[in-house]
Amino acid sequence: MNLSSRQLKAFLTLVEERHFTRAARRCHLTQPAFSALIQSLEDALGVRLFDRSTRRVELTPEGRHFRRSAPRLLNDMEALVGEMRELASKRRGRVAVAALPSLAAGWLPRIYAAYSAQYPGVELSLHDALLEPCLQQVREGAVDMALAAQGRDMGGLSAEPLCEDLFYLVCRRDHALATERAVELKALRGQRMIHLGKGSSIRQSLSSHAALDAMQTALEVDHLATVTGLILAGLGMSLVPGMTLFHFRHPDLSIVPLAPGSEIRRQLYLVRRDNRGLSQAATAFHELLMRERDTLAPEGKFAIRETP
Amino acid sequence: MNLSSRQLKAFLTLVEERHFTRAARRCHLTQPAFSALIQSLEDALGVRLFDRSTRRVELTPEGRHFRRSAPRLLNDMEALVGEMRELASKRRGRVAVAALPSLAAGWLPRIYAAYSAQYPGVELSLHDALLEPCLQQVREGAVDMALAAQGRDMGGLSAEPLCEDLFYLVCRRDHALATERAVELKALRGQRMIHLGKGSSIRQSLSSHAALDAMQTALEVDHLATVTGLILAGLGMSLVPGMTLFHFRHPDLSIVPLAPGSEIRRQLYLVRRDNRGLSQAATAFHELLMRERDTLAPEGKFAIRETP
DNA sequence: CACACTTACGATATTCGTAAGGATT
DNA sequence: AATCCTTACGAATATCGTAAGTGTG
Repeated sequence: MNLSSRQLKAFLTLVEERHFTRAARRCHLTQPAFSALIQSLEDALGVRLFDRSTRRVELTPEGRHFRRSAPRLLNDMEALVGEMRELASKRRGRVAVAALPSLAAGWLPRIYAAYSAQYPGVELSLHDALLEPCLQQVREGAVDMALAAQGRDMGGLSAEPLCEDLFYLVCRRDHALATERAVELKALRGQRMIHLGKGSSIRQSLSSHAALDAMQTALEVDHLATVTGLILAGLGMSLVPGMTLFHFRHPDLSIVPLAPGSEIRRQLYLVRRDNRGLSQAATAFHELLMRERDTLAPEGKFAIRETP
Repeated sequence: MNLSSRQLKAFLTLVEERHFTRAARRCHLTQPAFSALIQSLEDALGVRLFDRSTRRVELTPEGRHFRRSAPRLLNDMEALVGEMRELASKRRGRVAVAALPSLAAGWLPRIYAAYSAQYPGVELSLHDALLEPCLQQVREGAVDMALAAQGRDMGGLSAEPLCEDLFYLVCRRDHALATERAVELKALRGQRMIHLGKGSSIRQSLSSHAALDAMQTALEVDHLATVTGLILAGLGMSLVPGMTLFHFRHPDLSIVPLAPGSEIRRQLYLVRRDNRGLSQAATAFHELLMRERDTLAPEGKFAIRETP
């Protein structure tokens, strides 16, 4: 047994036309070929659907019964094919991304804007979250990919390098270091540092640096915006990734690069589930991401440019 | 664009098995042929539905979307084909017949019983009505056929002879004619006759007989059962078709044939709409009817046998 | 006799199965 | 090395279009 959309369409065309030759034309077939198509349908169903003499073409009682269901069925088929084609052409679809707050706020919005312009029908969603929740969402399949650092357990995940993010010193303009062109890490000895809490991936990147031990951790907070306020209040200084610098553009703050040889960097990745394909829409997003990744914090310049 | 039930079935089988070779077996195909079938579906939709490596076969995101709709679609298709096949095999269907009251009460029930035994799934309906309503229902398509006499206007209808129905004299046992082997029409001169009303086809058959003018129409009623009562009450006698004789089987009534040369007969027909095919179920009914038509009142014997 | 559906038939396109190829574990 | 999907290719099948046949008004 087999039933095809062509047969249904031929049937319904013939019902409308009540005329094989005309219906055949509408189906882009010669009349005998069309005749055979109708016959194949009748054979498949085991019933004659049309009573035809050379002068009249009419539905049989069984044909009338078939006609009650056929239009809905054909419509369902065509709707489904249409939907799939829309997915294929990325005229519709859904891409869900998780990203660290720094990326979510700084670089990603530009990517989202570019993607939306090209594929206006695709639904985008963005989950800004700390490192582990980001990775967890990838594992659960709640998002197609995450833009994050590496986590403790990367089992079942694959990470594709996205960019390196250099750390900068942020201090108050009236601080002694504020006017330096670049600072050595050892110059930070004994300085009062303001850091993010342990859940933060920024803090995790810093933790691996031995040089940090020499500094004094004055305060631990959870949000970068708070860090700004604390520095301005004269409570200390902070080391933050280039990507977050737009938080610190303030007349009373200075941003000072770390001297060559003293760089601290964190590696950011695009994290996906192992062995799991992306949807068409997500693939296009991924490609855009990779194409644009050079615009992402080459020496933090992008981040600075971002807030003109 | 084309989409077939085979493709859908193959898709769903592969979703279940997650294994081309096994799925192919279940579809009675070799594995490469099955592979090609899946590819033809993917081509039709314009999207890859499965991510396949040699070790794993998994749905793509688009495949998962397709899978949400595919089962219902396939089910609808198979249900429709199944329904049509049931109609074809007469395991289901509907036959609607209109018949004159005499046929509806006497002969048809036996036919209905035989048909029901053979096609228990087919719904039967019987409309007993006078001649014109019978024909009207055929015209309207409310019934597949009617068992009736010819009407005044038979336009758009085709009548197939069913049987001849001889008229009999019914009188009270104590009447002078009651003991005759057969009566001449002229013997009825001046007798008080009880007839059916003008809507009745029996009356219409009689009306065409000149001999009737010589008789005295004592009473006109609408139901044969009433005729019985009137005759028993000694109010007259009646001429009725053989097919209705079962109404008159009564110890105090006599049924007397009309003498050769004096016969009155009415012709009964199977009436259908012109140029309109019958459903499979109705065709089977029609065939049964024609096969059994010889059991219908050959000289009225059936009607008499009917009430043993 | 003209129109319209079916049948006949050769050509083309699809689909099938067998066998070989290539990738993954 | 074993498994399993894909590709290759000749054969069987289906489908198409042209042309002839048939029936109806």
